[in-house]
Amino acid sequence: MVTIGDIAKEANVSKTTVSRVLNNSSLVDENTRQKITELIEKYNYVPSTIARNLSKRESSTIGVIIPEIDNPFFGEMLRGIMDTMEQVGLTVMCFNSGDKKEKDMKALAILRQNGIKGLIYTPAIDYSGNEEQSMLKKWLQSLDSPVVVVDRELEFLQNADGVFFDNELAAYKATEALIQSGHKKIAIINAELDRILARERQRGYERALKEHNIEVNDKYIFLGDYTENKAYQLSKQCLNLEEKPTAVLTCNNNTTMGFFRAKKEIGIEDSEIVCIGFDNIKALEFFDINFNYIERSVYSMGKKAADLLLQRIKNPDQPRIKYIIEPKLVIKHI
Amino acid sequence: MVTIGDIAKEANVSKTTVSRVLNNSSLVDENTRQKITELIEKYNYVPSTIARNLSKRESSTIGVIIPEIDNPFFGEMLRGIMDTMEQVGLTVMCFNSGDKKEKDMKALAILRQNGIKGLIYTPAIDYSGNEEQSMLKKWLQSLDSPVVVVDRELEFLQNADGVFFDNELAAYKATEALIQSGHKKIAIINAELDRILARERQRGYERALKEHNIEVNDKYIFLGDYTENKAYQLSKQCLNLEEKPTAVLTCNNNTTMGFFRAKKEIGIEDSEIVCIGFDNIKALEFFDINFNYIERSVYSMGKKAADLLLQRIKNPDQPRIKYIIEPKLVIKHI
DNA sequence: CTGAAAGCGCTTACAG
DNA sequence: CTGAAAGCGCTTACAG
Repeated sequence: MVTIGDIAKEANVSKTTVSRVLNNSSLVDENTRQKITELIEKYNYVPSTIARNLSKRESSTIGVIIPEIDNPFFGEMLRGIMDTMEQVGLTVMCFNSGDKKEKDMKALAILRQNGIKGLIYTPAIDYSGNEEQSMLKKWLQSLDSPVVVVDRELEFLQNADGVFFDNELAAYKATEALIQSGHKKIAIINAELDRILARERQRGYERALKEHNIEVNDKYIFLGDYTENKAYQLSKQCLNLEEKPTAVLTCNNNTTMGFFRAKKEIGIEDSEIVCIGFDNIKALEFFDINFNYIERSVYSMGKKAADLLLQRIKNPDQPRIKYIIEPKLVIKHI
Repeated sequence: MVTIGDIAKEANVSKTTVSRVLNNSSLVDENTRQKITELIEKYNYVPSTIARNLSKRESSTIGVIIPEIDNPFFGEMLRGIMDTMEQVGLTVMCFNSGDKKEKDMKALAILRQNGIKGLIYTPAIDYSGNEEQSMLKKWLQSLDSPVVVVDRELEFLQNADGVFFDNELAAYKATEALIQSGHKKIAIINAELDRILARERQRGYERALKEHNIEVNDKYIFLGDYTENKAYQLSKQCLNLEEKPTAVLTCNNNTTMGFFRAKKEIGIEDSEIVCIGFDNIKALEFFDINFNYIERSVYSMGKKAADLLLQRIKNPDQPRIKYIIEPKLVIKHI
């Protein structure tokens, strides 16, 4: 491996001078610059980012922790992040937590040791306990670099920038649309309400019902954990009710899948029940399937998160920014 | 930020000694170890991986370049990679090429500057030109670390380890299954044959036809580029043929989507035409849709690729390993 | 058991 | 315009 020293020696100059041409300093003689450039070409030399960063006390990598790398939702988000990071020459160190908080912590530890410039973070789901919360907080602080939280808000972390979705409004709009087209028995398959996400969605659902004088009926409320399996079980319960709902709100894409799985298994006709889901499931577009959804550009969420992080890095003292994405309803069969 | 020097000073020992306890060296007095450990705790000190790596002339990160981060296919692969890398304490620097070879090159350049320990690489699709090929080869070599190629073989790169899929066999089996259930007019929606992937799949398809004495009919062969859009256009042509095929082989998941889009748009009944696709599309499982697929565990492909890379790093001189994943047919409606 | 010194591959005042 | 020297935060012979 050829280093700056090798080039310097061969060119009969100091490392300082080579460093200058590497960094496009103007104060180097045109002839020596020429000579050095040629040698760099000749040996196909590139400076070590590691060494440079260490010397400059800088970092050129940002960390990303997401819960499900193989969920296209997060894939798109990641694409948004990568696209903007690439533009500014930053490199992405990526971790998949699998929704396990232990993995979150582990990733945080490694990221810290790598001295990242900043973090984009979608937390694992289970930070309900006080102890875990303060632990996470401690880890995040010890990172000593800015973090922007995406999609899943942490109520005990009110000092970080964030990009979130207007879950309350989304659930409200969806429920309202169902009501307006005549539905009264509307179920919701959500997650346990210790998560902000779930709470907000629940709130929107209930508010819409109340405002239209429809009783909020516990038997139509199903709280799982946003996994397909749990949603499948709950959906079976839901679809086996004496008095079946005529519509259902599925609160994330895994939940939607679980719902459809149950529906197929029980053998319920597609026309019998209307579904509105959080987030589109692309493959379903190409079929006449009774599926409506709440749309949001996850790609933009990723981009926005990256932008926020860059802003924060540039200007550490700016007031906290919380960016809220607006929902859009896509209604096809209702 | 607290460094090894700070700890050393506070403990009245040398950096060497601190380094020793950091690295669990046995030759340090129990008392001083105790003292140092306490200080490390107290200051919540962690050593800088960057500095350590520079000093040891090592690297703890591997690079990954994939073409479509938001395609669940690659998401799963990435999960496989990350899972095993995490176990061995390696960190993943990830790039999304968007199937653009310029981005491949750019990523390669950055990876090189970061002195990665190894690379797992699924090339962008368009390395057909000689010039591009030798350029890529040069870049890969200048990386000066092992690379394992995944899913898309590069014929001009026969010295790298790889994890591939038995595309020929998969297409053969699928076509054969169709023939055996009575189909004779079988279309294929593939990609241009300058790609190995496409060529292999084409070969399997044609071989099955020939072995069963069915004419290979050009009008049933459609070569696109594995994007949904192109596949959609080709599918329209296909489905508008005078003499429609009764079955079709769609050669990747995007292609399958394009096919179904066209089918819906033209208004062809689900029962009119049988489809076998490369790779499952999960959401379709939950509906009675006329879809069969060729299954492979992409997660395992990722894991396998990671394993190969680790092996190669440990033992640079072992003979080249090429691992071939076997296809499995999942037939539901045929 | 411990430490001084040199080194990893860079950059950056500082002096000339 | 150029370079010697010190430094970034670590590790590693080497000597004691």
